[in-house]
Amino acid sequence: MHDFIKLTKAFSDPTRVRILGLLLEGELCVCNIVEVTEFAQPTISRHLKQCTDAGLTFARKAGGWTHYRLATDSTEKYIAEFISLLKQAVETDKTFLELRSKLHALKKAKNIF
Amino acid sequence: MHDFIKLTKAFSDPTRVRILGLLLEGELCVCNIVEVTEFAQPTISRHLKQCTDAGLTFARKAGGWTHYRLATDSTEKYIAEFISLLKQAVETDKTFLELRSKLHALKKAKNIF
DNA sequence: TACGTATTTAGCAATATGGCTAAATGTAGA
DNA sequence: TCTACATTTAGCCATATTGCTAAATACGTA
Repeated sequence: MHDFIKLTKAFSDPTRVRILGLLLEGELCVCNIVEVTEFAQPTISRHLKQCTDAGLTFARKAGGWTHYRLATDSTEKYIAEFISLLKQAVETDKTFLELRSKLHALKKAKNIF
Repeated sequence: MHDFIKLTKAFSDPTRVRILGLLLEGELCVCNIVEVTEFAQPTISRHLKQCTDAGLTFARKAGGWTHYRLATDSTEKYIAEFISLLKQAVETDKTFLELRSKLHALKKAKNIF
């Protein structure tokens, strides 16, 4: 039950759902998410910590940067189902689609992904 | 997004998940859930309202009683998937299993289900 | 070592949540 | 109508959540 509640709580805030949606596009560093969403860095950091605690994301430190990726390959209970629901939820969210466009533009501009 | 968040919020509290789990056994009136869970009636009532607002339950008024049932036949987005997750979540929750036993005993004692 | 950049941790304020009791509402029956 | 019972609504309180800024931490480089 506790694991399930951690997941539903992780998904019970639109900002977090949108962050997770961006990670559907592949691994991102915190700074990318900050740039796209325009939330303060500590805010994003805390959301990502909660997602990681719930088993939804993995962090990879590389020098000063931390890269986060979705736990798409996780075999933990519920995770695959929730990621499938995530895809459906973001695809119809206008705010998310704008953020994703912004991310694509950023990727193109920086040319480093 | 809003509908999705309403669902994840509905599932983000263990008391509500357990109430929804009891409704997997079939339609129940508020007083049954109160008796089994030992929460105050207004507390249960409010949880059920939230579930109904999220499209997870339906209310049927019959005289003084209100019977709630899970929206197992709903074709609304996400609902079937969430009910499937609900089943998994409650099956391994000790507290829920105790409540369900209590419900079964109650049904047998009252002999009216 | 010292500095710059990225991230996390700590702590604050506004709001949301989940429990309760008391009061209001709705229905059935004397 | 009055009473009894089931439920909902309103309002209170303690705690959790989510945004922020400031401070602390971690890493690479001059």
